[in-house]
Amino acid sequence: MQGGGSELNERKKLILKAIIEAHVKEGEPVGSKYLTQNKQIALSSATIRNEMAELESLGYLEQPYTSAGRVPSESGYRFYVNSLMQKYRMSQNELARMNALAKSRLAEIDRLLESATRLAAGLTNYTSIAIKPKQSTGVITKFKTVLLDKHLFMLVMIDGTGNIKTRQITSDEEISEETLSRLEEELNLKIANKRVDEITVSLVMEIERNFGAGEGIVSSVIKTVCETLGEPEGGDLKMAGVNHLLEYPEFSDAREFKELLGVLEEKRDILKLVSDSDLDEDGPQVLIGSENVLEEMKNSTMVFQKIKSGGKVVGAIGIIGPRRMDYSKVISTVEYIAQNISLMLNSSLSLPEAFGEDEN
Amino acid sequence: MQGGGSELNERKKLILKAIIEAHVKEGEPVGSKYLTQNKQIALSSATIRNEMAELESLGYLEQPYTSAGRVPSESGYRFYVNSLMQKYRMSQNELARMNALAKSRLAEIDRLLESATRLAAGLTNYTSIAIKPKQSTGVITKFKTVLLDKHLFMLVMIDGTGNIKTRQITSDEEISEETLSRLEEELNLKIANKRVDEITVSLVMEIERNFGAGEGIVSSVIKTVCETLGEPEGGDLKMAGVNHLLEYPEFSDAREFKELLGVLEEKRDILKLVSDSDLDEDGPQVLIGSENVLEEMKNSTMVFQKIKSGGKVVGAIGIIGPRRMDYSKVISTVEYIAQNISLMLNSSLSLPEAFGEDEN
DNA sequence: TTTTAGCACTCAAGGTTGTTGAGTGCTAAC
DNA sequence: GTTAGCACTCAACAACCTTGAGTGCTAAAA
Repeated sequence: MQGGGSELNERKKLILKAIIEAHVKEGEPVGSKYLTQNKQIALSSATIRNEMAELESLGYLEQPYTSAGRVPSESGYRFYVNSLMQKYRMSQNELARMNALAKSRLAEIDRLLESATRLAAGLTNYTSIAIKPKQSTGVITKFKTVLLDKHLFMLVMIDGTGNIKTRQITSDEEISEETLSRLEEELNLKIANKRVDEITVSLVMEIERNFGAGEGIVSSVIKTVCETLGEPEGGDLKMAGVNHLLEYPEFSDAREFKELLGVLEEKRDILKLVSDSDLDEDGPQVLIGSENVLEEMKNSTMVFQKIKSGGKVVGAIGIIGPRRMDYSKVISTVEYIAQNISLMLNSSLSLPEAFGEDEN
Repeated sequence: MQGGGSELNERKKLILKAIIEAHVKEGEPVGSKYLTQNKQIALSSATIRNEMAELESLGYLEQPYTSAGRVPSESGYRFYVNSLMQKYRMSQNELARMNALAKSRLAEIDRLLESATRLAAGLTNYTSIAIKPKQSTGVITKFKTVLLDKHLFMLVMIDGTGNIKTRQITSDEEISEETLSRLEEELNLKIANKRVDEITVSLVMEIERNFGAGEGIVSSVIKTVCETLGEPEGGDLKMAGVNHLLEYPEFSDAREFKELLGVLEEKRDILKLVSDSDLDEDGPQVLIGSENVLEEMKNSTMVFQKIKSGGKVVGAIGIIGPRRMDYSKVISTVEYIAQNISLMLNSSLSLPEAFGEDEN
């Protein structure tokens, strides 16, 4: 609400920071007396109370009810994240686990993201998501085919961003290597680099004419291509560590948890949330409580960072947890993992020796 | 634990059936008085009490505490499933939704299973899982390669059961079409149809020697192949509708739910559970409570059915819910979906015209 | 002017107690 | 074999009290 919080003097900042960190740790409203234990704050409880009252009127703290302790408000967390928080220092153990991911040398973004989610969930004890957005180019630049069986072949589609999709297609007629390579050629000639709305019926008919026999295959293939191009909200979302959330009392209310889980399963909304976010922002992004547009997430925080490869956003990795979250640790973890993945992707295309020369 | 329950007379069966159905519907222990409302049972509450007492001593019913109503025991449910239950009749609406799946014409088992899980979860209001077991042959019968980029190619592996796996492999050296097809040839010659323990170092060295330049690629490829062959518990598990479970009071205890969720996320145990089950059993299989070996599932029921294609088990689809479950509906749904998928898979290999000749 | 001690006040949490009502088992009559 | 009647049990609920952490305010100390 209010500006950057520069109106706060050092003492208020110290107290606010202490309150937030205590609350994150204990999970309960923190009172003035509790803070007097903090060696950094050499004040009586009464003085602290006065400061807390002011912090509350400034909107950084809230009181669940008269004469309970104080709890950080959304703006409190926001101010903390923006100005007060110190970077979390990874432990040796944590760094080791991260490096194991880097050494795995997974080239495929999907499998890489899957490993990354598990890692993120394991390290932070929150739920982690990995997102692969719909490829944005909207065209397929190259087709490849692989004959798998007399009646089955695989269509490999590569788009401008290097995204690769495979689909298997069956045919009731027998397919020969020769037919298939003619089909491949035809596709690369006529369909490659076309947007879905440029694939007209007459174009398809032309291919079918050129192709002669087996129009059945052509129409199956075209249908598959169009489906792939136009996949409604494309993208893919993987999750890990959903069960971690149940450790936090915030989610002990089954109804609320169910709603959040519903959103996570639905995938669509989360994908939108992430892809709507600031495209140019390179670092970790933090959506606290109602900063998430989704009603169901108003009591949760989402921290995520986009993963870029060759200048394009190819994915994102994030953490979802209660508003009361160990921001310092989570943000560092997400940032570190995302950066590493970006690095791996970029280097695996051109200079894979950047990683440990030995596996295992 | 006693035998098939043939010692029960008709009246006991009627009462047991009524109790189970009432309990499934209401979710609460059912008392003798409640049952007198049932027109089929024209008895006084006292008589019903006597019968209930006998059913309890036979092990089919349980009393949560003195003078609450009765609740079906595990054997009670088991007897119900084996002998009392009538088949659920699908509504028009439900049949329509099933048919939509059949019309989607998804050839790939993965995508088909994913759609099927969502459907099953939606129809039953429980959590649904789809399982693709580790391919059992343990060998790859055919390799294919597709060049995707100067430094990137795709390795397609087909195993005996028609299972197809793709992996992308990068190389720091440039790859030509020609090198790649030589690699493919070499793989099909030397590695195809070999078990993972038959791929010896000397064999690999031989390939590298034959292959001349670019040994880097060979070793990456072999590593990938071995990984694929030896994937610890292979298999894949998809879930849908996890949030449905939270609607049932059985899962309002967060701790217990967390454990179940943990098992579901772990995947490994569930895969084992299903693959350990009776291989020859073609119909739906029902594991009630502690019939599941997993401790975490002792309060849940799992209903699943294997999906066969060409005589082999290629997957399974199942439902997980509380022990108090609408068995009739769930079993029918699982059975129907599994049968349909089997049908689709078998027909799409040979006679795809079995399905509606028109899409949409 | 700032800080602190003291005090009255508030209110959630948790314990105790009593009431209610659904349900049972047993017995005696039908 | 079935039923009505009755005494008994026990979870669920509500009413009540106690406790204690925490507050705001005021007046005195620094």
